[in-house]
Amino acid sequence: MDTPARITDNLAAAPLYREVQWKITRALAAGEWKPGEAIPSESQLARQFKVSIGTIRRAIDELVAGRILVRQQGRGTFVATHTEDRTLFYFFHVVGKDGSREFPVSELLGFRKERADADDETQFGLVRGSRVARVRNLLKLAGKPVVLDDITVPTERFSRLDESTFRNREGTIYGLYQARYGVNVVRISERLSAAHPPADIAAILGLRIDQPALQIRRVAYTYNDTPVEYRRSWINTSDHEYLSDLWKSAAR
Amino acid sequence: MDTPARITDNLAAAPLYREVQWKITRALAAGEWKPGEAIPSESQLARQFKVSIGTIRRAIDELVAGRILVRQQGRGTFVATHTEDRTLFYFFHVVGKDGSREFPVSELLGFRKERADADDETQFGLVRGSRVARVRNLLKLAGKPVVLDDITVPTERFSRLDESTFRNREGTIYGLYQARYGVNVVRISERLSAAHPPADIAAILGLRIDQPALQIRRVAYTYNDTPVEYRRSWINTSDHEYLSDLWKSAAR
DNA sequence: TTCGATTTGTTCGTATGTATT
DNA sequence: TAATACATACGAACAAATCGA
Repeated sequence: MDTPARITDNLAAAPLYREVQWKITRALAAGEWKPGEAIPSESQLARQFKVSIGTIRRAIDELVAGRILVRQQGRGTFVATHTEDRTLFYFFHVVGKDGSREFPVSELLGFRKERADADDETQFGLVRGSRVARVRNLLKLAGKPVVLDDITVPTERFSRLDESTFRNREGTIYGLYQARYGVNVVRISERLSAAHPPADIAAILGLRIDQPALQIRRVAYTYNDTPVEYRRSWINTSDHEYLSDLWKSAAR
Repeated sequence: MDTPARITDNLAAAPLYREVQWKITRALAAGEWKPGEAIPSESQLARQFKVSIGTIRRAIDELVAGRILVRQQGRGTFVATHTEDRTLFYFFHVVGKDGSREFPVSELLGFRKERADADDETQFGLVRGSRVARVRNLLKLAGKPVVLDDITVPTERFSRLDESTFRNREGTIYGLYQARYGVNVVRISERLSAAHPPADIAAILGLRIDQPALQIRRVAYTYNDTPVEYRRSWINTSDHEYLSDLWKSAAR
């Protein structure tokens, strides 16, 4: 086992539709088709890749399920964007205790560039000393502060990222990444715990020092499971909750 | 618009594969095919429903994606069970802060039957005064108490549910529901918040009274989104976290 | 408004490959 | 080995939505 022949076997063993899927994903990662744009039609892709249209559809199916692409009958297939309302709540899980879903209002509280420290290394696996940008962002719901995000992004992917870009953006942060830097967040992984936040954060969220908050460590990924953003959030759960719904879709 | 004809249209407009999917789900809910058993082969179903085998596969696809059915090449398609290790972590989201996944050890702390109270009504929509069973269950990881579950189930679905059945079960609670009462949990919805647990619970979890815990309200559903269990959990997040991963599957 | 071209959605059928028993 | 079952791939035909002439 573990002979070169075997490795070749494994690669060759992948079904055709997965090869096609891989090619499409690679084109997306390369920015060949940009968010909001239509990718070539199924029949065009079929000709281009020299496979049947059914194989193309099979390849696209999973990308649609993963919310990377969006199909529209009669129009085409489009690269998903973060500007649509319905995709927003795929990454934003805070709801009112009465079940209400509300659009958060964002407020930039801080921005600076520095070097990755030991904490970044242990928590997120960043290389110590590499350049990062730190963003502190507050989300308000119904006028009240509910979520405080401390965001860390490696600057190599986000060239010339600065405070005014962040402050003057329209739409969500992931929408900014997407429109301005071509970085498309397609998946997140979050780890939640209960803790007492630092005093400054408690003050921002309007929490007494004896009140706990929900702490979240998030890693956001783009295509091919490449991490692009690290985030530590504190949520005031006096009037709100974190919704983990597995899962809304499909008929069951 | 909005004529009766239009309504009929909408019902008739459902594609064939969705009708088939609905029939399969109905058969599952009726207990026609039981967890662990194989459902009829695709060719048999195709003959039975008088549709092509491709339509059958399309119908089953979504049920497999929803973890209601499991396909095995060369063997058949089976009704998912809660006895398999890999399905366990689909409903159990507590992991070590070092990322370790561990099998919890269960300990029954309390069992009683009573009437649904006002809290059940507001939190879960149960009819006040209906019969319910209350179960208090502790989960230990690495020998230490980490999760305390207060479980409420309406007894109508679980006839002759008693303490010894619960205590002497093998495997998970959902495995018990499935094997003994024919109730197959296929989906859960959870709402998380940070709070100070009641003193008795803090004591069980080994928390000082000034230490917060993660509170979870869970509703578990069987086929057709029918709720079957209500649960309030407290998690000691000193050494563990709640993992929300959207999501592992698919190539991306 | 109508019509036709384009694109995705549904359904069918066939052939072949691969895993299991 | 043979039979069975799911997996992959191809193609055809028609339906439904969209868009512009």
